Amino acid sequence: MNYTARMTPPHAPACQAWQLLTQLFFVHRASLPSVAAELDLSPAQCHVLHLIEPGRPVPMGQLAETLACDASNVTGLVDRLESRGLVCRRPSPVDRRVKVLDLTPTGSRLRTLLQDRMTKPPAALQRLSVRDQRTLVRILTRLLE
Amino acid sequence: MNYTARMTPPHAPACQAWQLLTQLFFVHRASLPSVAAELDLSPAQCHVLHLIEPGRPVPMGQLAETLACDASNVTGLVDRLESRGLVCRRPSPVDRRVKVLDLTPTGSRLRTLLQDRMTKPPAALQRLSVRDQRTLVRILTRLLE
DNA sequence: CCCATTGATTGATGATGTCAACTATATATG
DNA sequence: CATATATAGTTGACATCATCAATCAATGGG
Repeated sequence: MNYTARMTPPHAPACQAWQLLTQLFFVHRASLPSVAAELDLSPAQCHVLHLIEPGRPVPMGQLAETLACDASNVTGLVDRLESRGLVCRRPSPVDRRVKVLDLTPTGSRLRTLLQDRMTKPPAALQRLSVRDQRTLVRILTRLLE
Repeated sequence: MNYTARMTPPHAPACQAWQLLTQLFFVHRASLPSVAAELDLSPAQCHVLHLIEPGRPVPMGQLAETLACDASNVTGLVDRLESRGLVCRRPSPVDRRVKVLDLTPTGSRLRTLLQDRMTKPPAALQRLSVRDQRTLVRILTRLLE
């Protein structure tokens, strides 16, 4: 075995951990459509709603970047959300080319509902010991910061 | 404060942990399209490929259930994957109504590539101590079993 | 003042996803 | 056995998601 210091050994715990997270990701991905449907949203719309915090307007371009999708796609997504009265476009005072998005009161309420549904922990998680739950929180916090 | 035994206190570590996992989920979700594009796949096709282990044929109906989508959607997805020679439909010997899916050698190779890309841990994960990585593996394993 | 760049939109096109209707097979019931 | 009911997959119609190329307006540097 000839690993250099910069190579990650194939079975390093980091790889294994990420593999498990990927597993979890696919499970979560499959559950999003039904959660979304209950709120009359599509998965993509949920993602947009998730990314706009009420009172913190987001430029459309930034949204496209975060979603890693084409700007024209954002136009369509926002068109539909706006026609349902969930978000509103406002011209940026700083740069008249950009439009910033904010949630309407209705959109804000729907976002809260969405967050509630999505952050309700699944049974498997609640079966873990509280000690393990706390440890998980600690590690994930460090991972996301 | 009036919690009954069946209610989860809003700040229970389980909730917090799931909230963090949801955060991670959205990040991961946004990165899937680019990973997929490199392999000339769509996110949905990645999900299908992920769910078919080589040599373990899966009935189409079961796939629809796991993906939590309509059966007709699976028809379309498999049509395109089959036309690219990645999967094959075979009639089930047990029940002539069902068709089982298996990966072709090409599909199997592509799946391996996909797994490799997706399980390459991000930098943030590798910055964790090995001790934390191991702990994460232990907890996630228990979570997924 | 030109001109290259940037932010958003439009139109064309293909993929994803749902629903209702249909075909073929399987199974239950009289 | 015969009929009825249920199930697995496909098809066609339709809305949404997503990309690309082209366009328009605003910005900012020579």
